[in-house]
Amino acid sequence: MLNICTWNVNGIRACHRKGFLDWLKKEQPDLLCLQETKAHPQQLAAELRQPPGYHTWFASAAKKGYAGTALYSRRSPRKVFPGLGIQEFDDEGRTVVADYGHFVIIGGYFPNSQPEGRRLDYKLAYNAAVLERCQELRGQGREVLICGDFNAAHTPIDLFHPKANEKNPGYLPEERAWVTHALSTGLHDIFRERHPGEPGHYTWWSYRARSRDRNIGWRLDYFLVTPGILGHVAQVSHLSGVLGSDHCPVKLLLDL
DNA sequence: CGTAATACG
Repeated sequence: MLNICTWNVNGIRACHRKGFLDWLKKEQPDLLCLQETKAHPQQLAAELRQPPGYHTWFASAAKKGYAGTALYSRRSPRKVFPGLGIQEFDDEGRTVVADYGHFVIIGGYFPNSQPEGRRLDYKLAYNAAVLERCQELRGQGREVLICGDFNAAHTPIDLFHPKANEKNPGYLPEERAWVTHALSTGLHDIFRERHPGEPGHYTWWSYRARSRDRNIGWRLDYFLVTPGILGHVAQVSHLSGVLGSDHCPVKLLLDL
């Protein structure tokens, strides 16, 4: 069984202080895709930069304290690509791609579209680039997992206040439509497929107004998988993570 | 409200 987790840690150093390594030791994911590490590897304590039993790779933003993704892996991938090979996205450390032979995993920190849709074009270009890489790989006969913080809730049941957020970043029609488009290429939103029609399953809660206590949240973190992976999905779940973080980890168990 | 450097989510 393969345990694959994705988690927006909102600052890996802050997450470290809240018990990241205890979580890692308890959960023992085989593969862990992290988003919003907000640090360069040189800024991390050795125990965090490379915990016992793990290989680690970092894709960092040029801007200090901003964005950043990482892959923590107990297994040795065939190859790791710290980026998409597209400068405007790799400069923000948004992607880690790793080839594990029977599948390729793409861990992405999809851009926030910003108020007034200021960065919507950038976001849609990133989304398209991820999907294009996925299609390339599928064209080569590969199975693909796309995971990470999509910064988008797909449908009304994926956030507590759909009506009030129709003009807000993360729930714009264009952002929602892209998820629909991704699914139309044959990718499967495996968490939703296992909880059809069920509201209240969120992965992010605002720090404001004790939103998490009241479960006023959004489902922003996903696993999309190609059809050949579907039959191997044993379980998909939202974990609790560490106390005091705004995103929870999403866990996928694959019988591979 | 929180992270990590004064912007971003």
